[in-house]
Amino acid sequence: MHADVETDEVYAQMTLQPLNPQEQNDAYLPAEMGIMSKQPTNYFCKTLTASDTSTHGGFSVPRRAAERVFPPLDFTQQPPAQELIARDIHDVEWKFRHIFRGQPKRHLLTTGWSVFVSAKRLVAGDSVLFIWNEKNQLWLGIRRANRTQTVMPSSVLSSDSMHIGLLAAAAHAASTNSRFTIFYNPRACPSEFVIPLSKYIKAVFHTRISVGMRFRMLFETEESSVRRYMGTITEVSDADPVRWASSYWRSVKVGWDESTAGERPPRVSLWEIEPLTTFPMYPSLFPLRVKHPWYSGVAGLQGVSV
Amino acid sequence: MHADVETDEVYAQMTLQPLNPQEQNDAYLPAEMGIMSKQPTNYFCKTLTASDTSTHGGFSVPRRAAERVFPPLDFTQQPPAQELIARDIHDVEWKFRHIFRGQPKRHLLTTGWSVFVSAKRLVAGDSVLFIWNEKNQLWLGIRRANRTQTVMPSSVLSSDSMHIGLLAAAAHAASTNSRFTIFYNPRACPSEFVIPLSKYIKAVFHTRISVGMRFRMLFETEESSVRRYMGTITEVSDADPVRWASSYWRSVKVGWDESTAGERPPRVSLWEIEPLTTFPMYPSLFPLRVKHPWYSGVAGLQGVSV
DNA sequence: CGAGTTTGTCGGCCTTTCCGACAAGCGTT
DNA sequence: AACGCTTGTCGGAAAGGCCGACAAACTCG
Repeated sequence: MHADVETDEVYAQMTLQPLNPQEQNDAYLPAEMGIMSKQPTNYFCKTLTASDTSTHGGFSVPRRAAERVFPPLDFTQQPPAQELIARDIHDVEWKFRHIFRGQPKRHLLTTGWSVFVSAKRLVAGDSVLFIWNEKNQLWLGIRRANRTQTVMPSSVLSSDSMHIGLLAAAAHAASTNSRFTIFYNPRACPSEFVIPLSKYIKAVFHTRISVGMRFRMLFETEESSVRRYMGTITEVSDADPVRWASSYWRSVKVGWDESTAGERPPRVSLWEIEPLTTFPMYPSLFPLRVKHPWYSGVAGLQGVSV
Repeated sequence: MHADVETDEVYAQMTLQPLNPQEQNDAYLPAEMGIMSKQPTNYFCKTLTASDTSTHGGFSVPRRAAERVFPPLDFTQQPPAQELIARDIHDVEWKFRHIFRGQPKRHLLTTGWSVFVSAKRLVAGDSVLFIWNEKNQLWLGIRRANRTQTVMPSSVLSSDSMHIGLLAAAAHAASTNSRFTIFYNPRACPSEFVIPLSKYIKAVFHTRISVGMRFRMLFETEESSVRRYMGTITEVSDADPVRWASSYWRSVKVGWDESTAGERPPRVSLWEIEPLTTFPMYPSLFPLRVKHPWYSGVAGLQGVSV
């Protein structure tokens, strides 16, 4: 993957290939499709343990991986340590203290690690990928584990896992066994392609949109918190009248209130916005009972790919 | 002050007015030149206490200031809290948890505050300024207290305090009784306009500059450390031959050595550079005795405005 | 299957940070 | 002077985070 991806080329090259359980347990990704005796020197991947993601400690770096991939430590220091700088897919810089200590000796990332874990909201089972790009910069990607289907409440999903899916793919290493097959171009549309069915239904049938309507929308900030931005709908049209003639999908163009709007997309998805209507959203015209037949009818599905 | 200051307009509008001791003790700056019954709603300033700067706790926000300036809290929450985002003069974003709690209730900035304090190296006695600009963004400035004259070694003065001096001035609020009267436009020239007289004299009379000469210059980095960059003088001319015909001020254009030069100005001040000359700077042609008549003659002045 | 290596988890300990208690300081009556 | 309101500082408690100890898990012969 070339760092200045601006076109759709990567989109066309993407291939997502499920791994079998044994492959999935292998922490090291094959450098080429199978044929490779030595481990590659330019990246490693590790699935995070409970200790790695706990606030109690740092990140335990697999020894061979650290020695292959990280810059060599100065062993005249006691203990040997250095600062690692890595950048994520958003070109945000992360700094880690890399130290070699303990009895027996082991490589650890300490200071800076917990900030990264909490910012990315990583949990045990997720993976991190350290990889050198052709510009000799250390990149840092994440891949979230298949979340157990316990609860995925109406929280904001992260698009990061998809971003890194792309990165790993370009490194000939992308793989996922998640239940949703995705097809994703983060530059073209940062919105999630996979949403809970209930959210979709609520948006399509309970949100009456029109030009001029005011709304709010949640955004993840870099710091993992969530912010609301307000805006006005400026245009509503069919996304693709030819191929999706009967689709409920509408192309919704909006204007953002604040001057920092450049960071936010000119189009949004219907299910992402929260209308700020002063009238009570047609309570009688659209009684709640319309909701339940739908839910029971498609109860087997828990998500819908749009 | 308009945030998109690119011209010299602000330079012309600036008026710095010393405050008497009583006014200085007043934490709130007058909004207009004296005539103003209500406090302005768009900014406040506070001198930091020992508790504010200790690692033990957060920042205690003066109640009236918080209620005037900060976005209103949602008092249905218990306790009421929100995230505040402010940007400093470098457009760096700082996030704070703003909470209203305790018995008696008070406004506090907790999470994020200590990071800010340590990043800016604030100590008790320094001031912070929260101010809304016309783009509806919250800005955050600092003004360092006059350090007790213990030691101000040959270190680089902080430009932050001057930046914020300008900001406050443009908000009709700048005031200082510091020993240097300043006259400052940070965009046109990020160099300090106020320098110790001795530094000025040394630069003008003891530094012989010429095109092609190599030099070093100190810069503050974001991380509070100081770095030396090297460069070459590419052009020397009178700053303004018409209005300052007899001035010793020279416009010195330079080229920087490293590829990160874009971050550094194309012009420098004579007194900021450190020539790398191999010959001993005309020691006999400009004997030191010329220095003392100057000093005694202007002994009442402790600084010089250029 | 046994010895050596690697690494996940833990207790100990110190620092950071959040919290309300308390009282000093200040303005108003 | 007394009162009420504001806010600076403190002790306590919880959380964060660095450390080596220990042992489970893994590797290799």
